[in-house]
Amino acid sequence: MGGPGKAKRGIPPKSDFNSWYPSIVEIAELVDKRYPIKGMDVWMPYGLRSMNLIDQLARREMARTGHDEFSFPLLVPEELLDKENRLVSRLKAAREAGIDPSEMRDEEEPSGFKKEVYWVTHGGENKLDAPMFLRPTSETPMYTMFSLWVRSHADLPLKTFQIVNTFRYETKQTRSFIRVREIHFFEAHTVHRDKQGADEQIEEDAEMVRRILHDLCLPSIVSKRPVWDTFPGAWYTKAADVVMPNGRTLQVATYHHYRDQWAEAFDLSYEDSDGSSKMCHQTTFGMSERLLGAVVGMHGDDNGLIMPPAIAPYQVILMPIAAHSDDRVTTAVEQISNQLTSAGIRTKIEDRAVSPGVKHYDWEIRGAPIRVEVGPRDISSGKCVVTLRTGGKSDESIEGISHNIAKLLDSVSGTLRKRAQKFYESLVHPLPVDPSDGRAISSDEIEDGVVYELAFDGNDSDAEALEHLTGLTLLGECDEPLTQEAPCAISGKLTTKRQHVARMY
RNA sequence: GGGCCUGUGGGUUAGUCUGGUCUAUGCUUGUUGCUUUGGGAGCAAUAGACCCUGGUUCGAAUCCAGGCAGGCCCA
Repeated sequence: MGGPGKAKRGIPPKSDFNSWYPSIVEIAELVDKRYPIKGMDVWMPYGLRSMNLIDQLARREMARTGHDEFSFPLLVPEELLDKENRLVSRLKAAREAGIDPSEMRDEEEPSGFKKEVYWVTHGGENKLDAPMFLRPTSETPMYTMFSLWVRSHADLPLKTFQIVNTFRYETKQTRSFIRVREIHFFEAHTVHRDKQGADEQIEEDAEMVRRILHDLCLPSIVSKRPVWDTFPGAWYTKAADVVMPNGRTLQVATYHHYRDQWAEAFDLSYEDSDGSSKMCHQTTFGMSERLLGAVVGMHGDDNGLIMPPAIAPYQVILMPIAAHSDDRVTTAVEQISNQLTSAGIRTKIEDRAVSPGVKHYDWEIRGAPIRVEVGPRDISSGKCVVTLRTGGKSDESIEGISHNIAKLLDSVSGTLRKRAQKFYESLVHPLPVDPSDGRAISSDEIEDGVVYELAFDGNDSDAEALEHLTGLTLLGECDEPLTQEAPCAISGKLTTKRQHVARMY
């Protein structure tokens, strides 16, 4: 029953993104959301495989750039949070007052961190004298140890990372992968002799983000966050944002330059070659399962997910056809599977006792890039039927198939990149401005579901005016400047600073 | 932070307003058997639910209160 246009398993159309997204993550068996804690989903095997492959991309980059993997404890004693809070409020106060942090005195200003963490207050039935919390991120535990490990310039640079779960007590609405309470977190932390070392690290981080997003076939906006949106304690923060189909931006990677601001709070100093004691400079680089959320949102369609080959749990689904009526089918399928597997292609033989149509639909929903049918007719002709998830079907010769499949996987990646780029361009528009002076005009022209690009070179109050006018949030100064000067949308002064305003997740 | 809404088998849904053959409906899914395999096959049998606690009542899925869980909107 029903033609190819029929709704599959109740998947809403992707044009209704706010319904499509939560449905597809469950229907495609990435997660099961029925676990009775908000924001804590069960990772299903298919979703987890995909996430593990994303982690492998991160590990590949870490290995390439000489970072070592660690694993730090989940619990942090309260006193360390106090240390961090003092630092954060001191920097915050300094920023607000516009004066140098070293001239600030410590104050009892709670910075709100405590509200966002889960607390461990009891051991068995005993109330703990020293309460502990679940890490929301690992600066505090890591830097505590770094200060023990780093003694001389020979210990530097120290380049570390870990992939662990972190916890945040979210009160806002949660969404699978996008806003969760138990976060699958990648964090790299580095320690350097001086600012230059940290500067270079930031460049390296940027390059790693580019490479990973290329593998995931995701275009992004990389920008320097405005001061008020900078990570607590950081000198500055840069972030990569992916634009989701509903026009909201999703921050998928961040890297922070700390300069030596954290080093003071954690007594992170070293003895330099000239015998003097110096403060370390630090950076961090973070990513999470939001990468998977971005992949789901960007590439999926009305029929389900489309997995980029780099992170597809199964790049090829091999479907035996009519195996019961012809013994040669099973043998041929196994041979093809071995051939593909030894060529490094992730292959799954789909031999469930269901009709071929069901198999096609199921793997379409889960977004396997390539499906291969092998039946008696193919074996006789030495060919098989290859279907691409991005569209198109062809006969390929079984002989030397792995070479052709590898090429087809590349073409799927290429198609996804092209589509994603087009999609991105359709979602990012120039901000409507008055043609006479280039300044932003009234908010009547602001459309829902659009990211606006503009020239902006203003101070905090200009930014506030801009956000108020548009009802959107400023992402920050984009890494790619405008090719020619344009008047700032608020202040009117000429600038090449390219910025974006959007609704952010 | 403020406001609104909703909880019925694994999923979805009827019933709730107006309490009473509700012994809770349909679809889907699961299981078993027969059958079937180049884009969602068919037949038969079978399994499975009123979020929790308390209250009102002769009687509660239905009304009330609280809890828990989930969703939505606004700052």
